[in-house]
Amino acid sequence: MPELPEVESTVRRIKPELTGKILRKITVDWTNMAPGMNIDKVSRACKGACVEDVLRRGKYIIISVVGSDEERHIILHQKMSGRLKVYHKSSSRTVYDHVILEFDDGAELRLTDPRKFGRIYVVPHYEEALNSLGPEPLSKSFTQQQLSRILKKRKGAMKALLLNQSFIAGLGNIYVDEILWRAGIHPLRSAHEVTEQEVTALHRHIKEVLRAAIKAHGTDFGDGVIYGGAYRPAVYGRDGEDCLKCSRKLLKLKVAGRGTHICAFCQS
DNA sequence: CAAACTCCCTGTTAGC
DNA sequence: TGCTAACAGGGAGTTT
Repeated sequence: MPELPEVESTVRRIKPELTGKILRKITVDWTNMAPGMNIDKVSRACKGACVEDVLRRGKYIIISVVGSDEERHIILHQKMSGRLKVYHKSSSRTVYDHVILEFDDGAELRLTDPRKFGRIYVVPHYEEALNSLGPEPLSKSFTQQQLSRILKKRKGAMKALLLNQSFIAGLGNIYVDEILWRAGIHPLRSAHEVTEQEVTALHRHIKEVLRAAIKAHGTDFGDGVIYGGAYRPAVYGRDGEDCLKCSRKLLKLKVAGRGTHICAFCQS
């Protein structure tokens, strides 16, 4: 569930809490969450390294640490059910705390994830590890011309394309539904059939929705504690309720294997 | 190459 | 009411 706005909020929250701290240990109690890694070996190699920066790329969180020998990047992904928060070691852990970064001063970054879908990678260069990601939608370089060019080359459904991280990085189910509703584009529309006028609206709403959601600290998933964001989606989770534009009933369908919320009148 | 499908997981929900 | 089965969902990997 955490998408770009939630991940951005997480990064902004934990960055000041972690910067300057000395890494002591990394533990992972479910090996699939650290694929292809010898976590004990990596933990020993990272011991004593200092957190220099915390940043976001798509839905990934990158913690850059500098040790005596080299620079490393700890990459985390929350997938659907992962929650990331800094605790003090004196607070009790839960059975869902599968990835833990311990620091010298007693602080602990815990990835709490009941479904074990979350991931941790430790790599020398994060750009290389994440090079299959598409552009950052909020960057200046993500232009309408660029968007238009890619859409023309694709015949698949708009929703599937917007969810594809190698196309644009950071969009997920909630915000894609929101963006398509605002732009008046049906999720099943073939990408290359979208008109230039619609591309203009799409480009604008991608930026507007993401900016508004970040400002609200994301969407509240009923989590309460971590994602208490105030963003209120207009279509996601509102099937059966009234469309905020035309007052007709919102529908739910399945597109690209995802629950999809639309207004059949406003989107075509 | 694009696009569709499979798998990983378990809390939640639907169905009996 | 209580149990079981189906489902959701991001993204990597695989197949068409």
